[in-house]
Amino acid sequence: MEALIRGRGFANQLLQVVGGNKNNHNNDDNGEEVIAEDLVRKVLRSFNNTILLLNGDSLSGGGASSASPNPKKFEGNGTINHQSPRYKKRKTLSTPTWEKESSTLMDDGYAWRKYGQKLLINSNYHRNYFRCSYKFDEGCEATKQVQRIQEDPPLYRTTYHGHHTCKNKLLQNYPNDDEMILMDCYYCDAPQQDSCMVLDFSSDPLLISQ
DNA sequence: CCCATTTGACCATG
DNA sequence: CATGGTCAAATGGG
Repeated sequence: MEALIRGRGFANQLLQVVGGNKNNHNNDDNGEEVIAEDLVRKVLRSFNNTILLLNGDSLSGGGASSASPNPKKFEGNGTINHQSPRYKKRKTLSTPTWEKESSTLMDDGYAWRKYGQKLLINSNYHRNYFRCSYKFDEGCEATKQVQRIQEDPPLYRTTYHGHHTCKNKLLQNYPNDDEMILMDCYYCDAPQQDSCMVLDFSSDPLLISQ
């Protein structure tokens, strides 16, 4: 998995070298460069799809069977006492640190652990809740939510809350910060701290059409 | 056996 | 009270 992420980072760098910037004039001279750029984008897409599969896309998994015909009651042993309150208190959820939209679910380099999934009222898709894997080990309070918001052009919105205070192992494998920045969003040059809103994929060659 | 995900129940908030 | 967010037992994979 880490090798895949590394490969994607290299593909991103290659895309920049070949001509990932959009302000290229397509005169006939650089026809080969256009072909090379297209190939690099295909490689990049393969990386992203593979990483997406390995991550396990629960969004596309059992979405259709959301209506469970038999909502079985809690079938634990009957001797459970709920005397201890499950919630101490709840702090109001802070405003999102940042959010982005993308057509594929990309690994952001952090270790997340899913702790919930909710079908919202006016949405056809589930919202998935993640917390940092090192929440209890290192007290890292970072949180993110991932929700599909479109089907035909697949579009996901990822909302981050808080910031990581943990020492992430994947990040430690990338002492060069530039590589991580390229991994964060390959549609634009926005680093992770900035917001990257990609709204129009109609002309994007990376758009997955299956 | 260990750990992450699944999933309905539970809770806080407006 | 309705809704979104979180808990935790059950589940499943390695």
